[in-house]
Amino acid sequence: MDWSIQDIARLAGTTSRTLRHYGEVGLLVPSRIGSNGYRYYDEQALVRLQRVLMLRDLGLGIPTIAEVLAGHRDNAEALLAHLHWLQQEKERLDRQIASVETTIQKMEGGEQLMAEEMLNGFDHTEYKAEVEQRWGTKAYADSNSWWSSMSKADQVTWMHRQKQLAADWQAAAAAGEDPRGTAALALAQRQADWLGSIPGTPGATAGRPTKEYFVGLGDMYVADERFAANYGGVKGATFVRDAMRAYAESHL
Amino acid sequence: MDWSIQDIARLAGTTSRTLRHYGEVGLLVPSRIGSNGYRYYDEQALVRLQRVLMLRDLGLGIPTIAEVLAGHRDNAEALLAHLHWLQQEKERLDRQIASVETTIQKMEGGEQLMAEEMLNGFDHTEYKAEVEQRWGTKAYADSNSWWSSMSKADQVTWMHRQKQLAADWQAAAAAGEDPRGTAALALAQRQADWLGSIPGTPGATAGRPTKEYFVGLGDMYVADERFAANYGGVKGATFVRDAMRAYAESHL
DNA sequence: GCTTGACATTGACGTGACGTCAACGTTTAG
DNA sequence: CTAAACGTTGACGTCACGTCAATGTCAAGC
Repeated sequence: MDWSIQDIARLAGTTSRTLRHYGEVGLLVPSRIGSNGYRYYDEQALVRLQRVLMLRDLGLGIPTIAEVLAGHRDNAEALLAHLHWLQQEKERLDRQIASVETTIQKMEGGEQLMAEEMLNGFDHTEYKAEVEQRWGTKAYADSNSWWSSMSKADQVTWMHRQKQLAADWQAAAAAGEDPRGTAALALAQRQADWLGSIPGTPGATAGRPTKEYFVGLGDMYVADERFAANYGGVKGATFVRDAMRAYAESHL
Repeated sequence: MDWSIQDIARLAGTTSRTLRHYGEVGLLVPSRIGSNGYRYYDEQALVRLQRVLMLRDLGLGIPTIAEVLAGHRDNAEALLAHLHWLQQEKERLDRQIASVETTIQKMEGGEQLMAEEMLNGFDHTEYKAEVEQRWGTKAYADSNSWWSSMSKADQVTWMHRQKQLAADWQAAAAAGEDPRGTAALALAQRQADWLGSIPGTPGATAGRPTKEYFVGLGDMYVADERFAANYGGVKGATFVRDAMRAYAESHL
């Protein structure tokens, strides 16, 4: 008693293509092949097929199914291993779902600009890559975790201080102040205080940035237009850099 | 200011292969290509790459990422659709986990064994390989063909006898019986009768197993946790072994 | 015997996002 | 000058089939 490929496919609730595939990979070969090349399957094959489909529904892959059916592997063991993998996958999904949800929330809150452009990317925390390249991964991580751990309100307050400082810099530059004058020096002092309060800043443990870091930062403000933009373009940034350098020479 | 392919790869935390792939599919083309064919990327490309990786981490596919970045698709909409898909996947996983868990439970509880594993492989017929290795291919073949030739109803009846015997063993062990006591001896007698009625068992022609086989079987019950499980774990199996050994000494 | 429709075959491509050689040219540091 | 490091293109592999394409076979009705 045997059936054609379509017959068992329907009997077992699968497709003929799947059966051919199982034949190819040796998971379930036809019990007989006609002279015309047709595949025929008997009841043994049907039973095996049903087991295969059961295991497949449990999510096992073809190699695992083959092992289990061959008895080379304990059923319970295989299923436990598979269960473990399933649970890990679920955890991964949970994390991803959480990520996507918070991302959507941020966007819907209308604070997208706030959150994305301003809060999460200002000044030296804006460009993870550069910061890491210049001062190492740890510096970025420290600074980033510090920032992330702040409340939104604190972040906004902080942003205001930074914006105010940048505005004062611009004003001083526009007024034609002397980068080595007392006004500029005061601004540089504020800048140093500001930086020194950020964990991750080289020298932050001492409350103020290291001389090298401070000078290098000033150079970067000029060299990189994205940073320069914060201080009114290259011209403003140049003023800031010079002032910072002067301050560093005398106070760091 | 531009970087080589390895540079941005490291900066952004990905691989050069991925960047080439993004170039191929048009998701992120190099900002410049040298006369030597080298790919170079500038800051714009870096920013775009960082966005791509962000969206990728959220689980979006390349086509979706491309659409979002091209602005042809609303970010929130895309993320919501993706979220929906993620949740469906999670549900699917949950169902599969539940399936696998119940399957394992059934197997452990011995219920499913009735339908699938028990009828086709219980006790010493369950592990073809071991049986063949220990007592020869013929022993297995005999026992197996005998089992296969039984009607399903007879198999079920047989299974009940075996299950009952196993349960009685467990009860006796749990009750703290003496493995050399009369109760244990009676159980061992039933066990011997049971084995003796199975063709293929060494000594079966005499209606009872050989002493060596009987003792060896008891040892195996303890040594192999898969068999021990039939008698309530190693502790129960140890009781069974001791009782079988005592019986073998005096009656075989 | 012929047509028709259902069913069969093998072969090959597509899927998703890259990993991983292979074979070979280019840049850079010592 | 050489070796190491880095670059290129091209192509195959992944996983379990779905989906054509081109073609042969069977059963039934005329």
